[in-house]
Amino acid sequence: MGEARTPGQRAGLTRESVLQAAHKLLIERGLDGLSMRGLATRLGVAPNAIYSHVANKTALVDELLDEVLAAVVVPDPDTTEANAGLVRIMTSSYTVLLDHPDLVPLYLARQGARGPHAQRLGDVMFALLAQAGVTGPAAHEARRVLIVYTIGFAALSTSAGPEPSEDRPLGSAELSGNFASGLQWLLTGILGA
Amino acid sequence: MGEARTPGQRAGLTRESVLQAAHKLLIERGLDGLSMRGLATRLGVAPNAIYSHVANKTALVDELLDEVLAAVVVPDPDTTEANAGLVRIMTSSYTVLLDHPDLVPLYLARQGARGPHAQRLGDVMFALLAQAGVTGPAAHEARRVLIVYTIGFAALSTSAGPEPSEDRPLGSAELSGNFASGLQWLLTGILGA
DNA sequence: TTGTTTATTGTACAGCGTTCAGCTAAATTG
DNA sequence: CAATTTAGCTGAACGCTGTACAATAAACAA
Repeated sequence: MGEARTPGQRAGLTRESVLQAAHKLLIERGLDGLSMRGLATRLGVAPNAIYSHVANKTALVDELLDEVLAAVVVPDPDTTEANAGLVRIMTSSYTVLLDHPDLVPLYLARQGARGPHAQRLGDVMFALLAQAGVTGPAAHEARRVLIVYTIGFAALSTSAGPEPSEDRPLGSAELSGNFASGLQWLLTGILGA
Repeated sequence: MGEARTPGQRAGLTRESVLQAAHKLLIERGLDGLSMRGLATRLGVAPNAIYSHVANKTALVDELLDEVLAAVVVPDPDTTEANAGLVRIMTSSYTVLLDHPDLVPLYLARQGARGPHAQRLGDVMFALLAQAGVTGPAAHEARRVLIVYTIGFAALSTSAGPEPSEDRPLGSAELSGNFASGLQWLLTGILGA
């Protein structure tokens, strides 16, 4: 650990290494544990060094949010039937979101990430809807509803629910079932019975 | 303004006056503008004086969240038909949430507030569902879905949507329509066609 | 009146995100 | 290859945050 750097010497950071370290830190310490200073320490670097690779903390988190969405499994809209495809994509999104509980409130606060991966998901959803004959404003409406529902449900699932003692802690299997039910109701309404 | 207080002298704060000032500050300055120090300044008091009336900032915000829900109009479950009643209560909730955009992400992060007003809403929803024959686990499931959908949609509505340039900024009337559509789909699924 | 509880202040701590100036290694240019 | 520019990094600092601790004075109880 005797690697004391003096001004001018480089640490070899990349945008990628910064994002990756931030991702790990987020998983280990949660959102509250993700500070620029903590990240800098983790990287063995002065706090402000990060600003050479990322504009600010907000931008960093934004990219993190989009990066997580890379794990969502996206069906091919040409070979998949609309209802089934949408169930798959939303369920996969839901699962991925559950893997990152601390991020979920952020998705909602920023309303769903804006990066390339989010774009990809949106495009596929759009294609699936079009395949089922849902286009134009109705498609936008439907997509919005599905996204909100999915993120929202993930938010509700990522901690003790609002009922403190009313019934048992409510296992994750049960929540997944709830999610699937509501999702199917929505899809039935969107695609027509 | 020459009212300099020395240690021991009282400012006459109450829990209510603190909460009320916090509420006003929140409306005027948004969530970022609501700091313990700013609130103290507003109250003409040292920052730590607030801690005599509220445990900490988290507790303060929690009570604020619940207080806002007091404005939700709740129909009488005995004289209101289930579908109509649920539409009314969810729409009113949605409207109230839209009046407090900065709070909405917090509702999601904390998953819907836990205070007495939230309890009241939950009870009425439960009664309406029961009236339509939805009871037991199905009722919990339905209520959860409706709450998530409503808060989630409010989150989506309280700022520029995820589509940057794709179409026009999407007016609030349009969003309300979207909300109503999705809500009706959910209710149809919940209550049966 | 005396004693106890409680609201308030002053002070302080540890942490945060971020900016600025300086240094120097690396990249670019001639 | 040498000169010059660019860019990654450090050190220091600013202003902000929530909150704990000890001292003080007002309110209340006996």
